[in-house]
Amino acid sequence: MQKNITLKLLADELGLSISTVSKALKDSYEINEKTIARVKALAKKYNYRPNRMALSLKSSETKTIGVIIPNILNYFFSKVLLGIEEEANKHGYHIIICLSGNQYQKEAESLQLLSDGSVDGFILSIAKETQLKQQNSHFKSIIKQGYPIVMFDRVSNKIECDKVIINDFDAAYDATSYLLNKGRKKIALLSTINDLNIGKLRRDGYREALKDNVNYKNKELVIKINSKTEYHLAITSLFDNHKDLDGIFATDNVSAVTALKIANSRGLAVPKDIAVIGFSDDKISRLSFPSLTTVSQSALEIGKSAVNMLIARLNNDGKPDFKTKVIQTDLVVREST
Amino acid sequence: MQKNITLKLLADELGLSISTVSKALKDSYEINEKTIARVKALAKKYNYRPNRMALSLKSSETKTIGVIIPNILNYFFSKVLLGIEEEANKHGYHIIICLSGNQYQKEAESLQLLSDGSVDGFILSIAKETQLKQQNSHFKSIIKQGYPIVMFDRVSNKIECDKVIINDFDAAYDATSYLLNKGRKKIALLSTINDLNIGKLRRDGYREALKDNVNYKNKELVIKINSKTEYHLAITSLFDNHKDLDGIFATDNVSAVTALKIANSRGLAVPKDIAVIGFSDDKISRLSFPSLTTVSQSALEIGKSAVNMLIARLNNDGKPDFKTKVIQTDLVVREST
DNA sequence: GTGAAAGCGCTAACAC
DNA sequence: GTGTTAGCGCTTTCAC
Repeated sequence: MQKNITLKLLADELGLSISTVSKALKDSYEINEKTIARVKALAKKYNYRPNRMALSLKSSETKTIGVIIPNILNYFFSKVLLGIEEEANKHGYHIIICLSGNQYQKEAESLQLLSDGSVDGFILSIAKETQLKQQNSHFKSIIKQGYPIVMFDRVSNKIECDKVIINDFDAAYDATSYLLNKGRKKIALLSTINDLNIGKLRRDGYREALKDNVNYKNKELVIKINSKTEYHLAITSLFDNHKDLDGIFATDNVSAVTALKIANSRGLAVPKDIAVIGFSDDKISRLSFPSLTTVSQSALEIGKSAVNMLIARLNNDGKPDFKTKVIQTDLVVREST
Repeated sequence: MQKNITLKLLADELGLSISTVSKALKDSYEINEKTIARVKALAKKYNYRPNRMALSLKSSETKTIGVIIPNILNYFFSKVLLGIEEEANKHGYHIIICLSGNQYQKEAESLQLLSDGSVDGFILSIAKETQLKQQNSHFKSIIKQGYPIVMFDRVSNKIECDKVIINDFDAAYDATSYLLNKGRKKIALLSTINDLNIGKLRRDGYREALKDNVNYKNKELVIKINSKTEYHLAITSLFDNHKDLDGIFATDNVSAVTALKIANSRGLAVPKDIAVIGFSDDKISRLSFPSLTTVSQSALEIGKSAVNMLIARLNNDGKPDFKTKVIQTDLVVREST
């Protein structure tokens, strides 16, 4: 029932001073080998490990990373988190996690709460509301306090910090081109993140691909979906209004799969009558009927890169040579195209 | 660029002593009101907040909960985590998260690492490998060190601690009975967690329901699926070998949705020809074609309950009146039944 | 009404 | 080769 084995306890039992014990545990050259052996034996017996709070206080290093993500129920963010956790552990860091719920308020609070010496730095993806409101003073304030930030996926170009992103424009361009090369004549874009920077980039990629294809005669067809309740309705009316629709590119997977469902229930053959491409890593893409072709984001790698950039920054400190790392995406072709 | 605003800094600037400043910030009755006002004004100006490590060291309370979950890509665990995070924040706690990856080794390491004064206690769900190997010394050791543990979902009856579980047996019994009451004549159980305690309970519930139904003539039909690669193969041969199969109850959702896919591709009508019920909260259940009837686990509530039990234990300390809270499940009926 | 001092557990410079 | 001491930032008891 011993909670705290301290150096003092060991020292008392061994009849040594605290500092001798401390040095012995570190194999200091100053200490007699026999003493070292005695100390280590007792430490092992009691499973002694130095109190982390004392260590942190002393060194002003917490070896802890604060991670703030918008939504843990989103598979992409879960997978980035997995990457972060693995890489952080590998380097001896813990992670404290906060969920912003896509709300500015919670995001700002989390930053505020953790900037009391709880963490060495932050890895985060910006909340939707924060991007809509173009808020960024809370980020600037944290950075000014000396906490490094690495942003991933949903980043802001108004903030000077390290970033990890994917090539959203290129990914959308390539996905759309893939449909075009398959001879699709009328391709709609389902955009559920139209207000986010990454949503804009994906939309622009779609547009550019259409423009660059000389054989494509139809106009762009962008369906903006803002609320979860709208998915079914919006896509249903898309199908109703465009009987000649033969391709869909979605900026997320939920709307893509919803499109599949609606196609199925209308007796449309996928991909013969209509081809569908989604966006993001997801379990759904393999389980949908038919399985969904998607743009894969390499979420694990995003997480790992973010950790490595943060740790590099922590060890480097000072020079503000902020970098933006671009992770390549892949088009994973499955049955829906 | 100031990282550390300390009491000392404030004291120096105000020409007061550290202890006076400390007391003033706490509205101590000992301190003159004007002094309090002056101190608070400066503290606010500098956005002073007490260093958490110093606080923790002093009070030996970290206000941090260690959370160890088997797999963050599992929607159920993500949702429990969401519940934990919300409730913990509400009570002023942070959460440090470790992912065991269902491996004993990583689970034990995480416990070991965090039991150096990093957290006040643990919330965890046991790794699959740990349950298979019947390991529990690492839990006992942590508890002996004075760290309270709350286990949820995948718990062990060999460990004395607080627990939050669902009524797995009843849930499976009810789901199976639902199929029976719909007149299903041949119902298979898809079990992907056959070796876990909860898997056994769900299997027993299925068995008991069949036994209790006098009209049911067929034998039980339990398909054990151990590896992710087997899902498709195992379910395909189930369909091949039992042409009269008209009901499926799965202990998870991935196998249930895979069954739906296979039914779809064989031109079987769901639920007319075959009805399917899955298990667990999941995004998939709404997006599958057709949408999947499932046993919902109230993951959020599990998370919240776990936090509240842990905090109660931390404030109570001592008396070992360990409780097991059972969260009720619901059968959420969708299109697949 | 304010300040000095001890101590939480640890490290490290500096005695001896 | 071992011990003393100061100090990380804070709270709190005890003096003045």
